[in-house]
Amino acid sequence: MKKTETRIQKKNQSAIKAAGLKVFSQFGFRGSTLDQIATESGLSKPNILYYFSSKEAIYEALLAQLLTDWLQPVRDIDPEGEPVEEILNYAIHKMKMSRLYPRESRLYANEIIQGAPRIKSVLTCELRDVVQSLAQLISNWSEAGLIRVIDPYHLIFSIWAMTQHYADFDVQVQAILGDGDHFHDAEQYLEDMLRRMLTV
Amino acid sequence: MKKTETRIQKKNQSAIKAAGLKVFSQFGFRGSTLDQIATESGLSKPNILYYFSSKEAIYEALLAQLLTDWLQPVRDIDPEGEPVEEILNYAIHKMKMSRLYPRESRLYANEIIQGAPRIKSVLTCELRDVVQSLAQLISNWSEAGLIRVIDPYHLIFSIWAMTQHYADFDVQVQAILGDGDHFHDAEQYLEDMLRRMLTV
DNA sequence: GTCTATATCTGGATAGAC
DNA sequence: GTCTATCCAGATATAGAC
Repeated sequence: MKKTETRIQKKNQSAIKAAGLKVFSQFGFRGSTLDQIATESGLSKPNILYYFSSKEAIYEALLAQLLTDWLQPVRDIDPEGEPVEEILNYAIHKMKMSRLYPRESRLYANEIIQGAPRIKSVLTCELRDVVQSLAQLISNWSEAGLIRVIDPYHLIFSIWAMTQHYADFDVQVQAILGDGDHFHDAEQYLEDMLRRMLTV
Repeated sequence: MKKTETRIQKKNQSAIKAAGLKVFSQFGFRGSTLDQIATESGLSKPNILYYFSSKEAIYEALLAQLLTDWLQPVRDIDPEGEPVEEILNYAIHKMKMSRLYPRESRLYANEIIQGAPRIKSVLTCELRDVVQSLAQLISNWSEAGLIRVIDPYHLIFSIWAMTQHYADFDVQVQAILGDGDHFHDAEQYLEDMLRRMLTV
């Protein structure tokens, strides 16, 4: 029986996190309520607090998961690979994540816009280190003449800004372009842009 | 005496809007409280509700003002001007607005991320029309051979994404680059990028 | 493990004195 | 015009039955 109980636990925890993601990504931490998460997950409010000690615990579990998934693709960039293709692959991967996981993107955006009160330490440690490594790699590629000389940090920011824009500002994009999937065109544009910026 | 009262009114309304901007831009509509706005503005809670009928009224006054300021620079683009310079001027102007009014940018970002419940109609009307006009203008420039052939919508989105990124994701930028004003470098990068994308 | 009921607190808005 | 006091809805979290 223990196995069955564990399966229920996993299932409910997943349901709570899925519901939390949906609600938090739309309203931010303070704007979200346990009632919403309860309704969304199909569980009762006390039952949610049986699995997570508090509203904040759900939120932080989501953020922790998010940051891991967020940083891995940056770490996966191969220093030995072909520079333009490595950067392009990363950018395209990031764009696909925006299409597939727009709520994760919005959850993160909400947290950052509000001053990142819960993950500021992660930003100034892990994120900073990972990005500095990547920036160094890009600089090396520049110096070796493999890509054009370019500010690596603002290059990275431009990739983030453009990819996340289509997830975070989705309603605005749809208001202008009409309903539908505009990620394909966005990806084309981004690829074109990066090739122009990177090729010598 | 009436004149003095009016001056007090203006002063208090301004104080409330300034405080509201500060609070709403950080916590979003639902995450903000009248108490915070009261503390921030130095007025009492009932006194705030003497000047604005509700919390929502403050928020909407801010958004309305914002959208006006937001769209004007797009309208100011001169169809008769030199295309590359016109687009560049717009982009640089937008970047300067991000530096000077980051809270306005974050207020808007919060609203859009949360699905734009209060301004969706404006997005699908005014914003849409203004952007379509600009896109048409850019297409004409492309066809006339004055700039490179480019997707006008995604060009516009890329300008928005990059300029607003430095306001909305300020804490992240500072976590990576360290404290300081990084708008100058960002502007340089953006200008370089646009010249590469636009020149034939 | 899951529910009903509830304690406790906070927030938006109002009443009424000054 | 501005304040104190207060109402009432809604929110987190807990108690305790099942």
